[in-house]
Amino acid sequence: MFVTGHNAEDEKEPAPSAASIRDVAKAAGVSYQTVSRVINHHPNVSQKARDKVTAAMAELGYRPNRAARALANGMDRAVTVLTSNTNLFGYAETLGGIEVAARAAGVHVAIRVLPSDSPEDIAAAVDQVSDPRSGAVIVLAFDREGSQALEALPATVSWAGAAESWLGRQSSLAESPRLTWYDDTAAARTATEHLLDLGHRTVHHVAIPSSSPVGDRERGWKQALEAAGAPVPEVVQPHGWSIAGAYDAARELLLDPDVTAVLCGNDDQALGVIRAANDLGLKVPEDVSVVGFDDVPAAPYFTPALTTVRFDFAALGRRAFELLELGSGSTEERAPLASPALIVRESTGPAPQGRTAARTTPPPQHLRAAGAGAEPRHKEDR
Amino acid sequence: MFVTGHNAEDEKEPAPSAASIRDVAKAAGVSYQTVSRVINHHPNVSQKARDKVTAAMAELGYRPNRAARALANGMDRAVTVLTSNTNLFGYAETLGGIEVAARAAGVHVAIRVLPSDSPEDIAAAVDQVSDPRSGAVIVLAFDREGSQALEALPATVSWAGAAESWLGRQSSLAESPRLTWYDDTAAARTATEHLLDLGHRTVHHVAIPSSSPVGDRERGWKQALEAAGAPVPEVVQPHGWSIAGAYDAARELLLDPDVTAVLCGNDDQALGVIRAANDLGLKVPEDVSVVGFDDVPAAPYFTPALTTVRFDFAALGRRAFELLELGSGSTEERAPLASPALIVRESTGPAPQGRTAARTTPPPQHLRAAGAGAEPRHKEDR
DNA sequence: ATGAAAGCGCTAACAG
DNA sequence: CTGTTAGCGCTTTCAT
Repeated sequence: MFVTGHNAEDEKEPAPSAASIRDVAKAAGVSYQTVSRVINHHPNVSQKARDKVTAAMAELGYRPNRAARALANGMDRAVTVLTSNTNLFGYAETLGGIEVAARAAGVHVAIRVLPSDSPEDIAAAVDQVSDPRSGAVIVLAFDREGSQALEALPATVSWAGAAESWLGRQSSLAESPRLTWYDDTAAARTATEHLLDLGHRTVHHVAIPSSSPVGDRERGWKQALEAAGAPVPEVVQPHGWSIAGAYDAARELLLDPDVTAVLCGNDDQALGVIRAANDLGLKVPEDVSVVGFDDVPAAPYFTPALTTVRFDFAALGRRAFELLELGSGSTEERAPLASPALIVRESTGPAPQGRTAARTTPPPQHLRAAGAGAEPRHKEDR
Repeated sequence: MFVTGHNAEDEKEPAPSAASIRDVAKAAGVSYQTVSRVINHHPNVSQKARDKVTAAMAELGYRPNRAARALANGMDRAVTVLTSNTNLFGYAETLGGIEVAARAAGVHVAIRVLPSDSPEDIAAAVDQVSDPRSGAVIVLAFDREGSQALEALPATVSWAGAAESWLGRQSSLAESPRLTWYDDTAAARTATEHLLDLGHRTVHHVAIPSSSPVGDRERGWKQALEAAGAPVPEVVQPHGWSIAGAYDAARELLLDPDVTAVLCGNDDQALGVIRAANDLGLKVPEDVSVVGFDDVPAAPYFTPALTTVRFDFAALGRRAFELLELGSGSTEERAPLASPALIVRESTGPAPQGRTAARTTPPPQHLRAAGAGAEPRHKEDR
């Protein structure tokens, strides 16, 4: 189990300097082009030659030089993921899915983050990945950064994207089957209907950032409300993804006794809303029902356990990779993505007869002063 | 805001096929070596030539070919991050820190995940990144997968690592200043002392996976207990990182009325323990105090808000990158890493006089059947 | 200060 | 089936 000391024997030689295709050829007693053929699985190589080459490669510890290969091919077998974020659940999970698929296909994966949606930052990132010779790119277009990068990508690079559904439906993009997405609108509709079915007069909505002025989840929520003839309250739009934003907004929102059901843009926000309810002396779900999106691993362990919509982001990532068609040529059958599923747990319940009035006590100490523990480390706003 | 349609004009030309150094040279009226010199910031170029070249590059949209460069240099300016995980907070955050530092230094970042700690998987991953020509590697050695990969890395590759502290203190590795870590042992000691100071007779420990048989956090916990003359209970070691594991283990553990304080290996586990306490009719912190590690963004919004130890993983990632010394040559001053800090919130309190007895009601429906919502999507065990 | 020439390791036409 | 001959785009001597 303990580290032994980094193969000190390796350091004796004057520098073995990596065996090349010619070294292998010499050792195998063939020309180096034959070695190349073996490496590239060309059909026209005798079994005997192939065996000799394989043996020589193993003996010399031959390792193809990616750079030389990319240079000669005019193309590297690599994909770089363009994303504004590496931490948020959906992003990290999608990245993980891409990596799994790429690894299986023998494709290298790189990552480039979009630090902001400023034109300069977008341009710099797009410029960096715009060289078709250095591989394909997958952009995570769940937000403004991503969709703007997508927009700015030159037509010369091979790309694919995981996006919000509105983007996928854009005519200009819909023509090329390079975008995957989940139907956020339908998912939000389902979640809203669940709340309405529970007898809530209407549902309020706390939104996450979106790549468009009106997010898909917001759209679905509104559709469900209108279909049911329920009033459509104003959307609560905290700045950014931070839980603090949702918490603060909810402390305002929940003062209104008419608010008995809140659909949140994601599970993090839902947590903030639940906590805000607690701090105002409101019980979830007795006084107010809360729904999230994503189904993060922690959701079943919240108090109360969160009712939420599950998305399989890893599958989304895998699909995005498939769209690149970097596979071994064969157009494999693509299993359809499973639809998002509403997972009903404890945070939603029947509409209260008369909702408890909110206690307007101040937030707990640890959430009060900025920097006193309210996630000062994290970039919260954009 | 809406996508306009992928620069259709770009597609008119028969294929501009990327300007090369020679095209630039021709346009600028110089030899192509001069262009190379400009690109590489060589001193011996007249200002006039430099200007012409710069202009030509801009006009032609010149973009250096990374592969050609890597081939000629025998080395790519890239770093690949070797990690078992992309989702867990500490990992994702460290990755983010590395990306930031690498981007600032103009270094590409790739990622390779270690799907398991099986010898084959470790070997395959190490083999993939072992070519010094394709850049440096940073391994996230917070667990067995990572530390084993570190161990298997050939001495020929340029590497650095973010690790647990025991690894950093290994003599064989300590000689080379390529490892960063936080003092997990001291942090755990502090957290345990906090609990002891609150009057708890002893502290129980639920552990996360570690890269060594005895994790650093476990070690620190034990040290604090022994220093205080408190009994050292058996460590609870659920399999893997899953919250479910911690939850299940805690439902067992908390049956014992002597358990009044639990130090958890990370915040996720702490959430599971809190939920288990709830489900057993125990109040946190009145009946049992709970401490986590990491300070995830959600921690302040748990109910109760979590007392935990904050680590700046992004800084750890940045530091790991610095250790590669890929910077512009100058050995910049390295700011010391801030020490982990205990953040006291609501989940810890004075030891109870007599602890409530646990109600042995069954777990809530949504946590009962596997696949019924208890994070069936995620690889929980290893 | 600048140009000419060689070669990094590999693939891809070509010949045989 | 296998070997020969050219480059891919760039950096690095070496001249000038």
